[in-house]
Amino acid sequence: MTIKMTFAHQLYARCDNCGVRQDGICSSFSGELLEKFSGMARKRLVPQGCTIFRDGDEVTSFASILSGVVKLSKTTASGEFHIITLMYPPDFLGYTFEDEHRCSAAAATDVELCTYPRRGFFRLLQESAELNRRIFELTTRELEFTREWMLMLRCKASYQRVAGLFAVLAKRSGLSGAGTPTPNHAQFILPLSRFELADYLGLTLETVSRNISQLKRNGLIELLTVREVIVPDVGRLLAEADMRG
Amino acid sequence: MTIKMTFAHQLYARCDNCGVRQDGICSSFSGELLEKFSGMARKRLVPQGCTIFRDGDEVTSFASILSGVVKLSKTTASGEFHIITLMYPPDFLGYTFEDEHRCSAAAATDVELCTYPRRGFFRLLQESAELNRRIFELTTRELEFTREWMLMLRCKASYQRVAGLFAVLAKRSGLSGAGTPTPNHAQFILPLSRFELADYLGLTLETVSRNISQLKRNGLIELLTVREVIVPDVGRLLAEADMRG
DNA sequence: CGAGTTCTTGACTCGCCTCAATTTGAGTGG
DNA sequence: CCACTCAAATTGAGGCGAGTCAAGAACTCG
Repeated sequence: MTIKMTFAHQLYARCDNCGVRQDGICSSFSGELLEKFSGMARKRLVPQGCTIFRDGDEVTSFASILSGVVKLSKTTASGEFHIITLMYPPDFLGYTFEDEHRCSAAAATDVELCTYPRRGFFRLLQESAELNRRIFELTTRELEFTREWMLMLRCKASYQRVAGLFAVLAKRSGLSGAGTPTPNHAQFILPLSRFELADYLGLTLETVSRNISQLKRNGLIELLTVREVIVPDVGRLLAEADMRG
Repeated sequence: MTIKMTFAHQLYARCDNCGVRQDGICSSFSGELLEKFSGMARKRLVPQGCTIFRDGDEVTSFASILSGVVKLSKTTASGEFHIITLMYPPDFLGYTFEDEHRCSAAAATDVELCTYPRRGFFRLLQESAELNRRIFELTTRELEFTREWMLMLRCKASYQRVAGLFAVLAKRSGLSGAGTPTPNHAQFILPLSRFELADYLGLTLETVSRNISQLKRNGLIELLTVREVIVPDVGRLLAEADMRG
């Protein structure tokens, strides 16, 4: 795997028509606080495949994801690279109490970030209890999600894992809104290759491929291309994976 | 599995000679804050096997673990009970933004808790940025740990998983101090049955048992009884599991 | 000491991994 | 536009490790 260097456009952030303004960490801000916040925030575009930060890098900034998908990964003791989790808007990127990042982040699709310099962010953190609460809440949610995923890896067979992952991806990539065939219809681009899917699921590339074919045969998914997926009924897919919504 | 009801002694907490005073959430407290804190804290003894709280219970209090081991568990969509994690002193128990607990907690050994009523704790949380920080830090650490565990479940074969778990348990249960055969020597009581070990590792009871026997044959562990373990060299055990310290 | 539970060990089966051969698709140059 | 190349994905054949089923041993408790 070739590692492309980060290429970033930097723009001033405009909070008023920001996509994550509803439920990002800044959702509760207003007045002076929002002013300060947007003053230090910078928009950054990261093309697909580019690294955002690496395990061990000094922490210089944090970021909210505005659009796109970010993959977090880590190198194990035995030297293998593994995906830890996928992050979607309005997730918060890179928070740590350490001076160095504890995992790597890369753009799985083209990504828009809203970045905040470390010092300024910490200063605001001291001023705003609400910001504290929000970021803590996101962390708690991430912990919940990781635990669920861990349970799934422990129990489920390969077919159910693949079905479960596709269902989760469908939901997070956004169910198609109104005016679609059925309310449970979804269509999305896979942010990961077969190899990465396999890694994330604790399976091999071949097993993943076989199970995708099986899902196709069972009419639970359709592939437009190898990366473009249609899920006619996300609920049915979840049921196939023995998962709750 | 029979569920025993909670049986609790309640005592006033004495912070001055508390075992987790060094690194618990209260570690930075002093003066008035410590006063307030210890005023609302109550010590509670929970015998082995007793439930501390259950998934779905209303959150009425939080707690620090003073001694013993607590197991957190969760019921999946398919109705199976699974262990999420083990918690040791000075871990913090039950924190959530919801009104209901999101998992169950039970005493894996006899447990001493330092409990705080929900309201009072939240009030203090608003007064003390440091308390906020500490509890957040513990949550972050828990997330890190869960991610590591997830990676391990994805990659390792059964033998390595068992070795890894024993190494972790040895470390957390405390390496024997000075005056022991070797600095890496550890001895501890397994807080889980074979069935629970298997669940936690995503294996079957039989596979766990076989691998424990194998570890014995390889001289990496000794069993005094089925639950009492001696690890002559924790480092060697970690190496066997391909894990870093 | 016996009854029940927990743990260990063995024999067999099955699902996932491994290795290998195609097939598909994207990018490039003639 | 098509032929070519290379990477990614699919499909197949076979082996092995962990699960399943079952019997026996060890520990717990009355």
